[in-house]
Amino acid sequence: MQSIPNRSNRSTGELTYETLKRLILNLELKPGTKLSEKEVAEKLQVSRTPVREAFLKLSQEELLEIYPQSGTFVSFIDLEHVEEARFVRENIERAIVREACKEFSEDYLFQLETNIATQDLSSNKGNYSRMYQLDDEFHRLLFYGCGKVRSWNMLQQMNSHFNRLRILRLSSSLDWDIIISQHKEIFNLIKNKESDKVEQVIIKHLRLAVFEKEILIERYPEYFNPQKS
Amino acid sequence: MQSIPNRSNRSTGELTYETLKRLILNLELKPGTKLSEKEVAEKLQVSRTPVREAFLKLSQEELLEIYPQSGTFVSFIDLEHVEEARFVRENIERAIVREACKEFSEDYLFQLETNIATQDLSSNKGNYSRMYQLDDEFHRLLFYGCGKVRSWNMLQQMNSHFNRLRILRLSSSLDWDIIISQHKEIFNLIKNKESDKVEQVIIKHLRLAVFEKEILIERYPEYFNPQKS
DNA sequence: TTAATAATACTACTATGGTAGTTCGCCTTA
DNA sequence: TAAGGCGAACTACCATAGTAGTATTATTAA
Repeated sequence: MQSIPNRSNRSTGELTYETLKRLILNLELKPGTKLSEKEVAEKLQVSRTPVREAFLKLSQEELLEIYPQSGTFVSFIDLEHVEEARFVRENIERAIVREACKEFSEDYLFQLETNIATQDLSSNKGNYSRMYQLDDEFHRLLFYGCGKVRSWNMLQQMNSHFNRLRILRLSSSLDWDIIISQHKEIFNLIKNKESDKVEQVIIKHLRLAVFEKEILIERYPEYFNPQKS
Repeated sequence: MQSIPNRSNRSTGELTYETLKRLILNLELKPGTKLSEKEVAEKLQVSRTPVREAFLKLSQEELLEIYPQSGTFVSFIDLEHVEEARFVRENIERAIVREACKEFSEDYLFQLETNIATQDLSSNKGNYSRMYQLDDEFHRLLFYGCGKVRSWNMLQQMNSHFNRLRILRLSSSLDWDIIISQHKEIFNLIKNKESDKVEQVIIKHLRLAVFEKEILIERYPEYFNPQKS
């Protein structure tokens, strides 16, 4: 963990929050790891107050579990949590793409097109980390184009466990081509305002992500919540 | 504002959060009101740290707006915010009732029935504040019965602005009978597993709430965000 | 050797002092 | 009279000391 020099306009509290969140989502801080305010504060060269703020925020997102007067731990990936997030996301995003068929500005349509083009390039280069970002970006643009900024942010909070699963998939060789072709399909259907079809495609698209779930559990059992299968 | 004696198992921070949230949602702290850590801490007889924690949490829910080094204010009711919350809620809850038609335990079905019976009683007595609670409870049971606890909690966060609108409606004389009869309809449709019908009814039900919006804006303009209509 | 108990180290939680940034009002000056 | 600059008061933000609760280890007795 590196110390974080505060040269930006952000507050120290926000910076420590972002730093920790990044470490957890990237699985650099593994599920089950014990953290303490004091220790983190020393490593990051800040006081305990902003660390505590970050801890609280992360525990609200269920990325940390705080046991008062006892300890704070990085939460395990909870598959029920993941499934519920997928459920919510599917039902919001199918409505989003329907809205997009009704009204979607030229500007955002252009941004989508640019995004897809960049995906093609990154995929060819095998830059998977970049693909991860671009995939996120694609879906974010769908929400923003419909003026649903808050909905996207809310989903991001629910998706924190799911995103750790996605990172695990990165290490496997994954067929990005299918994903990209679906993105192209979604783009074209929105452009042609075919609501019913695009709804079907987005559902298929979102369900793709949880396919390889079982493989990942077998390969990395220590990351998962030891309860049901 | 009353001081809060901490006899419960909750932490002081959580208590001040709950206290402030209640005051804001009940509109006892009116939109635009300036709050300061120091002042609130003195009134509630706690230190500034838990107050600060509460402020941060409330600002994440957009019930407070914090301007660093300047001041903290109770946010105005934002109608775009309300509309987006309704959008999300409609699309989640229609899926919830569909799930409920597939599987819903006898226990929760009984709780729903009890809830409705209590609604009848409270309505006859004209106890509107209780009706507000029972209405919330009814919908919460739908989510819990489907094992979607997190989804409900997430919606509660988004609904904070919408809930203030609902409180305003309470002061008007409102036709609870329609609401209760719809609740009964939803209950019966779930019992008989009629997915398509129940989906239609829940959508109608949720749209009811924003009907009288314009009337409320005219009557209480000082509570609303002064932008578009 | 084992079980119960006391001591100790460690934790998050709360309180409070200090700091840097913002706002607003008063005074000066044109 | 009006506008600009200075200063005091106030703010949220950060650092740190103290507190109460938990877990672990050491000690003692059976």
